Amino acid sequence: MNRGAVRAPEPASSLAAVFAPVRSQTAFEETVERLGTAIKLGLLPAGARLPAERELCSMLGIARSTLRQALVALGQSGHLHAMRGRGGGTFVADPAPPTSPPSPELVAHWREVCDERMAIEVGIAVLAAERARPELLDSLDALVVEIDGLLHDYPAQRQADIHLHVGLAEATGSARLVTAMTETQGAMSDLILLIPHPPEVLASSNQQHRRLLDAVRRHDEAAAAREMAEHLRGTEHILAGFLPPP
Amino acid sequence: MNRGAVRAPEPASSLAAVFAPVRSQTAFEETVERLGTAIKLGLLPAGARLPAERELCSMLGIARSTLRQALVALGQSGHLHAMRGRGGGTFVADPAPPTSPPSPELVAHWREVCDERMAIEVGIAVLAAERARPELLDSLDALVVEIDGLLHDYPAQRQADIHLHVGLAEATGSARLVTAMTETQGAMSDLILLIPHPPEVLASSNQQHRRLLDAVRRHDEAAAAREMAEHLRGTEHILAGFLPPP
DNA sequence: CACTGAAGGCCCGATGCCCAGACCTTTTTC
DNA sequence: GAAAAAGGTCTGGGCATCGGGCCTTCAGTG
Repeated sequence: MNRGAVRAPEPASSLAAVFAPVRSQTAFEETVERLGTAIKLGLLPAGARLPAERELCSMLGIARSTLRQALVALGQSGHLHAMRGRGGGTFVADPAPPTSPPSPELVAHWREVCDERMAIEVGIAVLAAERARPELLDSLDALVVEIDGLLHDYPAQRQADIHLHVGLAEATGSARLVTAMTETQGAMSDLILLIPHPPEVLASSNQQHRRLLDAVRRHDEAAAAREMAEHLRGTEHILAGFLPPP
Repeated sequence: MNRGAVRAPEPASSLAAVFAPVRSQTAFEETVERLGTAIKLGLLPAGARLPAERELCSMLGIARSTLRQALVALGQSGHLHAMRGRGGGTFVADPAPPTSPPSPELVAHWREVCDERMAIEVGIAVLAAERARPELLDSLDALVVEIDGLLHDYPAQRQADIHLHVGLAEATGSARLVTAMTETQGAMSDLILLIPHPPEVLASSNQQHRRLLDAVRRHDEAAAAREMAEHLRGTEHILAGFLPPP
């Protein structure tokens, strides 16, 4: 009988990926993460009303009691509040609760998070350059103009920035990429809160947005990839100054 | 009280991503998927021996009984077989079991799968161009030469192709990207089995590998992104001829 | 003013996944 | 023949989740 590693052994790293711990998130955790991220990113704006619990739980494919656990958790952390009775519902807190500091393990692995974001965003830029429709790009251009007017209102500026990036993801037409984007943006924005954002930096970052959208409009994949990479590297360099080295 | 959507409403699509069903895979399912994919991709080559159950379950962070469910399932599908007694263990089946046809829903969403692969692989190409080390690139070059010699042995060629792409992912130094790669490659390879691969196509695909590695070696991100995008689009065009339109 | 409908709040039993561990059986090696 | 190393089996319990049913609150309506 044929025993042991009869073929060329794999490099240790790829097997490490195979045998890495399986992290099975519970439905409850995943729901808290999803809704919490959407709120923090402003996809669910302050004051917005969520679908009714009975409706939402069927949308999410979970039992109502599980959904309620998540809603209660987000209520206790101050992100949601509920109103009973007819015309009531669950609403996104307005104003938003004070932001909590990022978890230590997120800070410890910040480079990995940045890498993942780099990969996904660059990929999205290329796909968007292949197929973005002009009318969608027009609305993204409008966002760039809006950001220029918000250089001194950082929270609002950050929201618009996120909408711009998510909008580009939507331009690819792939729901899974939009989900991947929101996930990585959620992790990133906790980190981004840690660093200062002087108006000059924001302005130059927005110039990069302009060049990126230009490249996308020209269907120039290579330029779109380069602009996006440069844009994200800007944030990375600033983070590197404020966070521990790997 | 402040009710309803008081801010600008979101586009329907991004909220669809927020309220999409949560898919909480069980630990058992995730384990079957992980190991099954690693076997199908050849990361665990035929005849290879897995770590002992007691060791493997602690690596994966699951109970031994749960791991055994997965091993039994993979045994019944013919991918693994176990040998008892000292010096025994769990081995990858050699020869490999007959390949099963891809699931209908995978075929139905094949475009989304391709999009996700495109995004991740292009992102990896850019990151690799930024930081790949020459000695690793040398080993990838060797793989390209090897593939040129395997144009008439499709299964072996496919294995080497996968190793090349995974190797590039490893060059980024990000474990999460390697995992993302193996996941999407797992889905893709079920699709790729459906289509013919004449040697001329394989040869030209390998020329694209050459150009891609050249670009990476030159640290030319934009070219790497373009070459990778073109490379993957080749497969997509062939798939489009054999699979239903979206 | 009472009624009704729509919404959140609460509770309970059933189910199934998963864990932790003890113990058994087989096989090789010393 | 004993020890060691591996897979195979069993059990009990914890806990997340489901699936409902029922209660409470409150705006609107007749």
